[in-house]
Amino acid sequence: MVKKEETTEKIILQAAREVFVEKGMDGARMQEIADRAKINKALLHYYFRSKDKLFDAVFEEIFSQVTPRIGNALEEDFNIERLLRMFIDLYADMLIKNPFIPQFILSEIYRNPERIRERIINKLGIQNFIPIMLEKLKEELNINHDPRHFLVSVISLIVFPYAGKPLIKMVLFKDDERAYNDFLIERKEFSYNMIINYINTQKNKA
Amino acid sequence: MVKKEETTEKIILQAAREVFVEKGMDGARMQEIADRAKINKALLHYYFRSKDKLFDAVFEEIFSQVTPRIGNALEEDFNIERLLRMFIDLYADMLIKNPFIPQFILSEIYRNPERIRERIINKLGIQNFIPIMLEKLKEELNINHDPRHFLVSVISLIVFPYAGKPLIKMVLFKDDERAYNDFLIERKEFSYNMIINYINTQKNKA
DNA sequence: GTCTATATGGCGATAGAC
DNA sequence: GTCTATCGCCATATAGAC
Repeated sequence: MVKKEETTEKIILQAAREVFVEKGMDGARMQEIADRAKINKALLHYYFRSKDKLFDAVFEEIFSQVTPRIGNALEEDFNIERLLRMFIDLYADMLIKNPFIPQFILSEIYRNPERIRERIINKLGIQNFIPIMLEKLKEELNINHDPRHFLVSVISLIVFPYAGKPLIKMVLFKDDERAYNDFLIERKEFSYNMIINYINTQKNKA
Repeated sequence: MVKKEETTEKIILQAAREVFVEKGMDGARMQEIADRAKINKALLHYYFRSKDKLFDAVFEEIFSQVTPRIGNALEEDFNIERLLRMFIDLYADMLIKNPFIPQFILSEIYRNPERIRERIINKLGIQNFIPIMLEKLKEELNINHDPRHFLVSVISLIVFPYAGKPLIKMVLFKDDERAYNDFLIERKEFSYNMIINYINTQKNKA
């Protein structure tokens, strides 16, 4: 394991990440980022020129974490159970380590879609693999409805418990952080089973 | 149909609602609210004293829309299909009319749980009906896992497509607002079927 | 590269006339 | 109740010494 270099730039990015995640673009303060990085406010501008550009760098870094390539799996033989297993493992594990990501990304896109549109489109290289995936889903699942319903359902089941964490934790878990985290870990298998369940009943209809 | 009174207070609340929903507490500007209400900034303070209190009033109003009583249904005979139908109808219809609500509420709770905790606890009167509901769910569904997994799944399937609207619309619908709205309307039945599907397979296991 | 000091503008809030 | 004018603060950003 290589120890990361502790350059000033890295330290700033880390501090900025924490503050932006917690407060959002509008609520974050350059002073607080500087304090947390234990440097002076002016230095932030020396490295990143503006709050906007600093935020962009942070968003870029965080958004990268949600766009690993599952695209490749599509090129091999398309086995939906295997793909689903991979998909859930990949994202559930990432979310357990970074539970704040959904709310952060969804909020910031909601507040400022313009800023973010370009970099999302680029990152995802969408035009290629999504239509292929949807087509294959439709074949494999033996459904005659829009396969995006299935895809959105899978994502909902995985992601929403993180996006809605503060509210769900409050209402259903009496604000017990520990209990809710255990619940989220359990959920990995629950989601998988629920979806497999759906897939099987669809196949049996044939 | 009774025409609502157009009192100044109502006009302010409406303008504030629009701006807070669009920009969030931190991003909203009193000046913009005043402009949209076509009044002067000072008048906002005359009616609501501070931005904080104005926000609270708006949040209260919006949060009320998600807390209609389904509790009563529990007191009659507990039929899970009927209850689910009611639940989905109630919330799906409300969301089709107010698609911004999930993202607004989740963001603001995420950014400032303290402000909101009390009024949520009060509104929901949680201590009573949720444990009862969970207990009955467990019996009815013939499951041995935590029934909150089921409940969270239902909510996820209904709510996430709204919470994640800007991103999903961008990635899966090429930003076609109309197409996505149609998708959301279709989804009402899709969610219902997916859940009923799950319930039936659980019952058949018995 | 890193700091102190300061410019510049915008924001929430209030005073006070009408 | 509604307005104009203004206060006081705090945020981003820059100038310039070291």
